Amino acid sequence: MNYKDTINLPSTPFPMKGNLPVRELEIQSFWEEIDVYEKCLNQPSPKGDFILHDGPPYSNEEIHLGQAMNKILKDIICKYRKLQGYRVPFVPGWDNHGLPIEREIIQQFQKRKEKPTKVKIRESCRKFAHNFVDVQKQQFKRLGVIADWKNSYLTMSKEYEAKILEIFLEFVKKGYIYRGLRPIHWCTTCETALALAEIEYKDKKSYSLWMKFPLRKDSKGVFQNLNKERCFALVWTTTPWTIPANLALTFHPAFDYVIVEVDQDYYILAKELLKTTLSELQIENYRVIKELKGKDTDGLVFKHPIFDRDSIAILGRFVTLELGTGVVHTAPGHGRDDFEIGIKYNLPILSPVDEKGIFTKESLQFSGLNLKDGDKAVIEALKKAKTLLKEDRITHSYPHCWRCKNPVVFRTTVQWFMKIDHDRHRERALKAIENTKWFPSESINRIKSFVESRPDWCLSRQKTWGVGIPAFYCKNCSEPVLDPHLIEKVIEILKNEGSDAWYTKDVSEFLPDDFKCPKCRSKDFEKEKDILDVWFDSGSSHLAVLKPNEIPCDVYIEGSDQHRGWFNTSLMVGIGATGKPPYKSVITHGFTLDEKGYAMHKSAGNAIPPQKIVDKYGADILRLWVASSNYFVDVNCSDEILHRIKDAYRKIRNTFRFLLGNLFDFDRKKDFVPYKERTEIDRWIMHKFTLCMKETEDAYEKYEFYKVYHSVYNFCVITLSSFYLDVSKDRLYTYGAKSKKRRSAQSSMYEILKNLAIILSPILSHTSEEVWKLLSQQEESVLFATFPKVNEANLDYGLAERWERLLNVRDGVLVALEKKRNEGLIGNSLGARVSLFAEGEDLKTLLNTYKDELPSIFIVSQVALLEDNSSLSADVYKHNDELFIDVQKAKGGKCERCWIYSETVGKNTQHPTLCEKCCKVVCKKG
RNA sequence: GGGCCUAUAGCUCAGUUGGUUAGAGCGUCCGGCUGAUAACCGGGAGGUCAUCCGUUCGAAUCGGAUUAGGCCCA
Repeated sequence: MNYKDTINLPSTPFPMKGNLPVRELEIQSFWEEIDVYEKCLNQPSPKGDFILHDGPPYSNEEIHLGQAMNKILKDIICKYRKLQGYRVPFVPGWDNHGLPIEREIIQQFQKRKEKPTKVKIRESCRKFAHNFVDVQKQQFKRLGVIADWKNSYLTMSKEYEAKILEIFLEFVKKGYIYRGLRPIHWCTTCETALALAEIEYKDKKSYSLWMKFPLRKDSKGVFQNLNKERCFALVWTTTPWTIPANLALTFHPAFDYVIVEVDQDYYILAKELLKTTLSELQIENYRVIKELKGKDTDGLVFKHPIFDRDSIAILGRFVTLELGTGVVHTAPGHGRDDFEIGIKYNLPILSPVDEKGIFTKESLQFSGLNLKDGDKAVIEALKKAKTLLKEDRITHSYPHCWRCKNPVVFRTTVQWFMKIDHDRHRERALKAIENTKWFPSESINRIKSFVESRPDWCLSRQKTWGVGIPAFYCKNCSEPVLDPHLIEKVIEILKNEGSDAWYTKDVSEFLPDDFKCPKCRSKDFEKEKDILDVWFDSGSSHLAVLKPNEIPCDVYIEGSDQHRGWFNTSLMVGIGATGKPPYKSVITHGFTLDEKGYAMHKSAGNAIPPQKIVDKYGADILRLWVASSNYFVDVNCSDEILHRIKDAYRKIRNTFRFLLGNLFDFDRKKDFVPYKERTEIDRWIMHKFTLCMKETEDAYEKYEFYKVYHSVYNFCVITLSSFYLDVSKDRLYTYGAKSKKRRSAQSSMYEILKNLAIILSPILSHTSEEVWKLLSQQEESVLFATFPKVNEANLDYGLAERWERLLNVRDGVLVALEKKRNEGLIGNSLGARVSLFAEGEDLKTLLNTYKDELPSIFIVSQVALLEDNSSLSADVYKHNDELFIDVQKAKGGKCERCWIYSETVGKNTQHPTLCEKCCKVVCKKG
């Protein structure tokens, strides 16, 4: 008789190899078929709604690993909340307008030597954006992200664009919007403003001028009693054309300065730059008269080196000791630092250069010159005024226009602003920040410090791909008109035709027939050319996408760069437009780094495209990687890490497979053994699993998915695979198929498998679904299941404590067995007989209590408990100073069926190769 | 240069209010099994807790500095 046929070996169609790249597609089309997203929404939701508002990625390239991680995290959160009984609408979106796409499109036109109109550019941008929305959508879907893909939002859609303007209108009505000055990079060749991203740094040959600014006033006696006529500040610059706009000289308050005497002239400059400066000026004979701190220069007034005008001494921390004299020529109209400090000191913002780079009337004698001629004229004027000490040339890194490659200049321009301190706006925003839950909690520092000190929001951009600012200018007197009634009309038109209408329609179509300039009564107008900052687009998303009752929503989750970005702009827009914050809690995740801890960049060549991971290993591997990482800080990804994750996945998958295999003949309706009737070990495993469930729920609640991963993974590896399942094999395989002890094990295994599948479904969605199908559950998808409730009745701490001690004994037995295995005494542990002698009474009692279970717990054939130590062998293994473990060969013959050695083998004449236990099983069957 | 953050075995993570010899799993090495089999089980080796200084009877843990890395500014 072939006894192998009489044992209950595991059997399952769930394959060991996942073949995820193929299988996942099948599961995803199943989800699509049943419209799993829609069905989820229609299920009972006892806990109400949970709203995660999706931060829109930019639609200009394939998704990168960080975006994949971001979307997977969102998906995990949504799926978890769904399992908990929430209704979870999740509307993904895309950010479409903006510079990168516009720049890409303009480059394409340039290559074809075409000069497109604005309308044409916008058309191409729109097409480009649409294309990448489609590409990214497919890529996100391939990750297994379940969302409202059919109704995703686009910031370039008509509805969204109209909403942006409605919010802008609200700001206008409430008095947030004003016209103000702002220094920007400007290309005089292209006659356009340049964003930071449009600037390329390269070497440029510039002038290098040393000048002296004569002293005019010295109220605090810095120069003491020196001859005032011969006192000067020593100043260096590389941009002569900015001299006409000079209004101040900046000293660093903390630096040391000196006054030196040279040929009876007295110069003030930074101490540290004294030697290099004087050697540059070829001055050998000098004498240091005095040392002072930069802050002591306050109150000095110098004379402009050309004009009869003051140039006052001010203090600024942007002064460096790298080049120059430590006394910085300051023209508030021609530099970012200069501007900021100019505002601080209430200086006029003088910017006497027009868009073509021609000096204006404000530059007095230089009026009408271009910058190149202006440079020369300024130098001549300096020479004439005898304030030029040296003229030279240097080559240095200088910003150039990305398009025409010419050097750019700094100009001060008039822009549209949102006033941050209007109507206690900043204060209210800060209060909202305090009331928001931040994960991790330290992340509040970043947004708080930013909002506390942020300047007014410059809302206008001199660009094309975006939402036009609905303002008008009087052609006669240049008066800007920002009228709520006019804006309303613009919105009306744009709602139907989209924001392109602003560009295609004539200005008259937006204005009432009799509209006159409020200032000069002229009837001639032109449209504003500037667009809104695209951060205003995305900052409006919660108002454009969510229903009013969904605001503030439950959670935002984005990368840590968004403190300054989307978290900030959304808050500014939300508080400004509605007074309500956009979110109740905000989670931030780190960036993806390579194996060395460096940031992943396409250009650095160390980026791992998520598509590659998905194609090679499957989305569940990528998802498991996301779940395994502590994403509150930066996360590493590399081939090795992915390999480890793949190994971990295999282990989990095989655990699932083994559980499924052993449930092949288990009908939960007929065969289920209630908890209280199960054997001890089957109750013990429920205790352990219940603890695991508690841990995972707690971790999910705190969005600490890596703790879910570790908890489940360790449960599978340590508790299940290497102990419980290993030990249970004999019972599962060799006991009567319908025996209560076997059904008892199966009942625990069934509960564990089912709930593990649910617990892991937010992470290993595809694999869980695959398991779910084989478990033939009522719900057609695991995503419709309910997160398992922790059943306190399944916790038995007394039992757990006893088994903890038994496991400890087991550890000792395993070491003792290994020693004997290495000596060649045994191979398989079933070949062993273990004799135990415990010194402590407690341990002795415990072992006696579990006498019958010990062989199966150790997976050996026999266990003897000794009353004294007289029969112990010389090389007995001592464990924990209280237990002697002796290993001998098992007695009796090996049962052909269960492989356990027993002295009962051979006693039965019908089945001479079987042990007593197996005889019973086989006879009952036969 | 400024703000915020990170640093524990090759990898992912533990390490409670400072308290013995810093833990787990994976990987690696060695071995077993061949009834989870491109699986499964066991055992061993692996760490100056980034570095330095300090507080303390005692520091991975508290404080300071430095280094490396990240994000955001300048």
